[in-house]
Amino acid sequence: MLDSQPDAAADALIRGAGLRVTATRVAVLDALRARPHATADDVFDRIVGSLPGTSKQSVYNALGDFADAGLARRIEPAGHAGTFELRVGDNHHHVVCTRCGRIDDVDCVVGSAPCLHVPEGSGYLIETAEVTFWGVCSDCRAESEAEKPRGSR
Amino acid sequence: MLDSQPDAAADALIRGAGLRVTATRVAVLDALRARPHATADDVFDRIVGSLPGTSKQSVYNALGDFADAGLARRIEPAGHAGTFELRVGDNHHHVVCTRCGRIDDVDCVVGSAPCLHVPEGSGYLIETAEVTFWGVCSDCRAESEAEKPRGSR
DNA sequence: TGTCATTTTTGATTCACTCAAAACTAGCTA
DNA sequence: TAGCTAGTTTTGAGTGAATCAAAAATGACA
Repeated sequence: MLDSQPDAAADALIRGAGLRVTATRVAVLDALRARPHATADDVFDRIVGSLPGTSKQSVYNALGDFADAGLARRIEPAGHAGTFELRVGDNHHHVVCTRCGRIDDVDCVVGSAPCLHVPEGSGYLIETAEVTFWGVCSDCRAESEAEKPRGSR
Repeated sequence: MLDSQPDAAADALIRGAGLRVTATRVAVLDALRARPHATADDVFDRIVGSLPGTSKQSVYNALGDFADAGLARRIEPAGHAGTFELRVGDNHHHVVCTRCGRIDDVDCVVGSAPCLHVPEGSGYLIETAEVTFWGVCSDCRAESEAEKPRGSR
């Protein structure tokens, strides 16, 4: 945990993406590893402690650069801030909790490309398909159970 | 087309949803019929002409009320402003043009609930599934063809 | 070690939207 | 048909998320 051990893995990842290795970027990458679905704010909050003086703008920059470089993916569930994840390159989708906003991954159920073929004649040349599930996570379910413990409904 | 003909259909729809019938709401409903995927701004722009003095806030109110009443649905493709449509109650999805932002409906391909079952053990109680396709619409394709007419690949 | 393009910082600005109080009005009731 | 009142609209301020741009700092190469 000494800062003389500069996290070779992060280093290689960033450099491999064609980006310069900077303290901000390494920290942002770490934050994304610690929290696989994080907003710019989440990342910033996690970083300021260890890297005082970092600006939110830098976090936006780093996240944007990662996304451009294909190192991270940006998703944006309706009503939520843009959220970043490091898991890229595979076809997976997301579940969003309608109560607490928590996001989790959902592996693609039906092979690599599920029922996601657009009917012919749409005129569109489809590039990607995105599936978002909305529901209530187990924590929030447990919580609402606890609130009405009467055998009610 | 006389304004003494107050659009009985819109009237009934709004009233039927338990909302008071007002000029703003009728106009907003009309705008949504004319443009099946419209943002608050789109609606406002279309309305101000015939209903000067209308505020954008009123449009937000009307659209929000429609959505709450189940008269309209709000969708929000990543990077786009909230968009409203009157087509509700059926399971359909959307294609968004990555060039011009145009949105079109996509009928649900595989019956009423496609491959949209989340793997067991996710812990989530799923309420809805949302599919968004991203691609290039025919207009934008035609346009980019026109730009590089050389048989250039 | 110096150089220079890439990054970060700082600060202003935008956009989509929400909040809240005051003014207005649809539609029920007497 | 006038009056009442809850539901709407208006006005204006305020928010969060994100972008833009210019100046200062720094990584990585020669």
